Amino acid sequence: MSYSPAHKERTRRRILESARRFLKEQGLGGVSVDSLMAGAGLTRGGFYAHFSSKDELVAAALDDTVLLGFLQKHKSGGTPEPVHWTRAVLEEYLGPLHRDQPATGCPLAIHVGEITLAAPQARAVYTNLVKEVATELAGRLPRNAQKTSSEALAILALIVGGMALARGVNDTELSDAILAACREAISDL
Amino acid sequence: MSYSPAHKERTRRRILESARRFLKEQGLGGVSVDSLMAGAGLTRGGFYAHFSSKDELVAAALDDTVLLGFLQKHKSGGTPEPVHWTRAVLEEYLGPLHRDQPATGCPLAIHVGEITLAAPQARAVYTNLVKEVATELAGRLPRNAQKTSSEALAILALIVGGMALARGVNDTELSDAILAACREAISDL
DNA sequence: TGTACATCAGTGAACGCGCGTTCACTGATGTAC
DNA sequence: TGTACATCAGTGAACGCGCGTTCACTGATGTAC
Repeated sequence: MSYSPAHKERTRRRILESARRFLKEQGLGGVSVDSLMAGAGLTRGGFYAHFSSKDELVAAALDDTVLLGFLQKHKSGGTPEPVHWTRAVLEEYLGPLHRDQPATGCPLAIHVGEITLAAPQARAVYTNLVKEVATELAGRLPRNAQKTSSEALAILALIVGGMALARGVNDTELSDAILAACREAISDL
Repeated sequence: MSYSPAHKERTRRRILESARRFLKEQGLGGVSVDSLMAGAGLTRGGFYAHFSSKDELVAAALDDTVLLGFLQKHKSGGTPEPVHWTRAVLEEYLGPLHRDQPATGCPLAIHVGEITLAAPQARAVYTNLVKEVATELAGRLPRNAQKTSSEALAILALIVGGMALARGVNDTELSDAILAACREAISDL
């Protein structure tokens, strides 16, 4: 034997963490294997002991949702969370803190737009994330028959679009106004 | 004299048209000077007689909004358009036809996300588009003091986010559901 | 417990390729006579 | 009206560079004895 399987697994995770960070900071097309391996404290050649291609890594790195984690964070508490708590999560999501920390932010918002042109594997992962988040969100809205799942999708579009717009715009005042407008729209649920 | 100034202007426009198309189809980072010049019926070297760099071209090509054109299309008619007409425009914007024709679609939706990482010139153009569209939209909503401009921003976030999500997702049914959900949210204004 | 060995995660030079940009050129054009 | 000329939009080969991937290697590791 050379190294333990656990050692390899740990390295793989380090590469993935580095990739998630860099991909969010510099976009799906803007990160080189070189830089992301350096970010994990390794050199380029070693990459292919863990992933068969960059496309595979990108798909693997995408599989991580901040929003989903957020929503489920307190789920194990036992009692179902009240609707206003869900609202609070959404408003935190639409906050300037999240906007200014893309490296640890929600990939749904960061990679929207880019994902359309990404490799099929990456799109498939992204699509699943959308479904999971929409389902989780729908389960936390006030129940009005099947309207709930449609509302969840609209809310997702609003928060993802609002965050992406707020990040894209080159004007802090406008960016703040966009986030505030979306928070207000959410509170009128 | 060599060619007439009008000839040069026409060529410049041809390059811009080709660029807009390719940029929308393949993203801000996915288009080569080579391919976009070929799309305009020219070869790479000629590019620099019209633009000083690719960044400059991208910024120039971004300056074009389908939504703004839509909203203003009937403005010269004289009578102010009723609110329900604006709603109809927004619902057409959120339609599958628009989704499936990105090459001629609204750059606000297509380039959201990508624009965060683009060159400063491009971000500035994009920011101005957002401001223009938001203002135009606010002027067409029912007037409730200053809430109107906030509402316009939220609507913009919703339709841009909805279109981007609908395009990003790898599942036609889900994509249709997202668009329908956003249209419904709009009709509840 | 100590040593010799086989494994394979990780190294770093090298590859072929496409990119943005440069540059010496060419040839269609409008002007001067 | 016809011809010689100067201009410069457009050509296409060439450049330097960074990329994803390959590959011969090395050296830290766990195992067998």
